[in-house]
Amino acid sequence: MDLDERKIKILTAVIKTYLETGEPVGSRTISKYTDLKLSSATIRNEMADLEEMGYILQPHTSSGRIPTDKGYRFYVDSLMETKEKEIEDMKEVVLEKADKLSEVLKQAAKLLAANTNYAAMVSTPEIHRNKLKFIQLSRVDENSILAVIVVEGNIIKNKMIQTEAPLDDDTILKLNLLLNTHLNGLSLEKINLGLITLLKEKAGIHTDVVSSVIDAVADAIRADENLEIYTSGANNIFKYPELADNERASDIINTFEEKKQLEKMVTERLMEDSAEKNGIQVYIGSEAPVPAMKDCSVVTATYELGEGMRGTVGIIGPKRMDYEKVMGTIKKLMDQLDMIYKST
Amino acid sequence: MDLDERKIKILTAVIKTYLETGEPVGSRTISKYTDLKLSSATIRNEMADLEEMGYILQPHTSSGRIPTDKGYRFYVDSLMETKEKEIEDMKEVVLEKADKLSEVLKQAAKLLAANTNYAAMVSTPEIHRNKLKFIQLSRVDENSILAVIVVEGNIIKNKMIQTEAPLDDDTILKLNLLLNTHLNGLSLEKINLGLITLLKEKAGIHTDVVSSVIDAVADAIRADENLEIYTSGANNIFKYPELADNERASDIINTFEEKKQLEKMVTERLMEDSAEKNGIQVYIGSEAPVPAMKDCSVVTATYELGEGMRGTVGIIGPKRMDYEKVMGTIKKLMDQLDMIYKST
DNA sequence: TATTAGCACTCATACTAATCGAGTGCTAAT
DNA sequence: ATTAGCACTCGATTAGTATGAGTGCTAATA
Repeated sequence: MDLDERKIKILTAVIKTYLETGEPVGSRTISKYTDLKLSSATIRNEMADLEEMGYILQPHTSSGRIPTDKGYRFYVDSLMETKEKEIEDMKEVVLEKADKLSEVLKQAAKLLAANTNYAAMVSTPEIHRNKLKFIQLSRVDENSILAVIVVEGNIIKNKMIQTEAPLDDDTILKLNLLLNTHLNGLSLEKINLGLITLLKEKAGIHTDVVSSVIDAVADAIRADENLEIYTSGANNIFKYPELADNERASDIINTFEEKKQLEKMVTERLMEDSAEKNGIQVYIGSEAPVPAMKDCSVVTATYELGEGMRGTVGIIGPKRMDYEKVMGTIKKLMDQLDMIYKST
Repeated sequence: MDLDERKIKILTAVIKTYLETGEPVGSRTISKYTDLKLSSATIRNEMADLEEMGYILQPHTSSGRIPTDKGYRFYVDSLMETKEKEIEDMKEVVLEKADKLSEVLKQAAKLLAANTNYAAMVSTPEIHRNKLKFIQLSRVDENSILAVIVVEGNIIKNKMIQTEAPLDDDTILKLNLLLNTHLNGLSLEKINLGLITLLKEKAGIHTDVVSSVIDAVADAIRADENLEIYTSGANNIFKYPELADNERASDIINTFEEKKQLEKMVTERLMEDSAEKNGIQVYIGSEAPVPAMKDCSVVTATYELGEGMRGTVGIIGPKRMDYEKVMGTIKKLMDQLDMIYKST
């Protein structure tokens, strides 16, 4: 049995009406509201076939059909192929420029949630080609010096270092020079044990300071340590009865709050060859790497702020989410993020 | 009618059993499970009185009684007077020391939630006596310089400043000197318009840089800008049926995610003369300044990390939360936070 | 041969009525 | 002042009965 033209038409009709209503859809509905001039009986036969093929199912004998994950998958894939429709109703204001990136991203999450009525997440960008740009030590008070570390992409990291005895200005100057001449422009891989020992040697009695600084550098460059995920609209899930029962809701909320799980989605996403259409990826139900999302669909996309700074945005909603709208909205947001970046 | 000894005994008995069971409690239960040797009929009469006085109520005619907000309030207040009981079952490990304060606080929230089975929040400390300690400008690349600002309590703020033309080392040195000599040790109030104009004048052609720096300083010192609230265990509310219906849960979750509302609780808390017993404050139902919490109780406490750095921790749960345990747990956490601070 | 009308069947949902029982308020006895 | 006793209330549970949307199958039809 194959998926001929007519079956496809019926399948998409089933899915589309289900997306709208959230109720199982019956043969009569399809026969009435499609351009196919077929009686409900014929539709019924076709639907039986579609069920056998695994695209739709009946919640119970003698009810209408709802899409299976396979059905959704088919729908989404065919959606990807059609040229993108424009989404007009996204509020136009959108992202105000804020001087802190984190503010922009928080706002982006809020915006996505508000526009789609689903839950949204936005991860901070992961720095890829992260070379050390600049180190500076300065004395703040008697026994503490401040290390400021800047890596490519202007990510800044501060670390307070306590010293046994106060360091005089001259020593600090020397250490600054030492660190900068040896470390600037290096990526994490290049800073190996040999180099570290060399530095420590050269630092003489101040090896402890040097190793503290190097710790901080490692910290700054290691991307996963700095990964933050901003979320918004978690409570939107209550708008969808199929997610709003206690157990499911609790799981989802928990995942949202704990972030650790969300990170999985984000990082898995970044691993792939993101040669996907538009860089948009859809996980339906258990396709997602997070078990708590088994009754949801997750749409993610990777944004890029240049210089290899890539992060992820995502929408989490019920399987019967409005995929077209979500994809459109995400695409719009991407443009906005692009703009923000370029105007800096 | 006054609240005599016996009424008090009955009232606390009602409340205690209700806290345990979550079900309306009837006269027979009380007569059986208290040391009062009274028949259910007598208890009934007393309960009628207590209802009239507003301490308890019946969800419907001919059901047991549950405490009103006034009842809870009475219970909590009398609890405050009794000497604090030790809570033993708080897991002993508790806070590991982390080098970032934010990590410690996140952990604290998680711990509170895990130990109490309620939702928890922890705010970052607000700096009170916040004087400027140290400013440093350094060139990072051609057209950008980095301003690092340290205020008392070692709060660090970074700001990238774009310059029209590259600044040479000498100018940066001069600006550094200028800013430090004029601003160090000053609190926000002292940095007035006169001083700012003076600085700008002295900066000559580099007024724009100076004003950027001053903006950043203002940012760093203004406490509310830096206020963060970490939450944990929001999904715990699903464990209490009276909070777990869609509407309520949605509201609470939303409040938790949006943070803006939580800030209200936190800041209101800090305003008061915190001469409360143990610095612990209990909001029952609509006593809380946040409408979404009207079916919850909120227990907050202010912690202090020395040097006037004060933040708030809070527990949010159903009105019938185990107040004793919660207060004990919070107190234990306070001790931990204290320790952490002192061992730094 | 593909389509459709017709019909018996299924099953979630809604509604009704009956029953149960925990708990009350009140009265009269102790 | 306390208590035993009793009629009463009202949510919760259960069972029984419709309702109706929707199905699968068969036989008639184009």
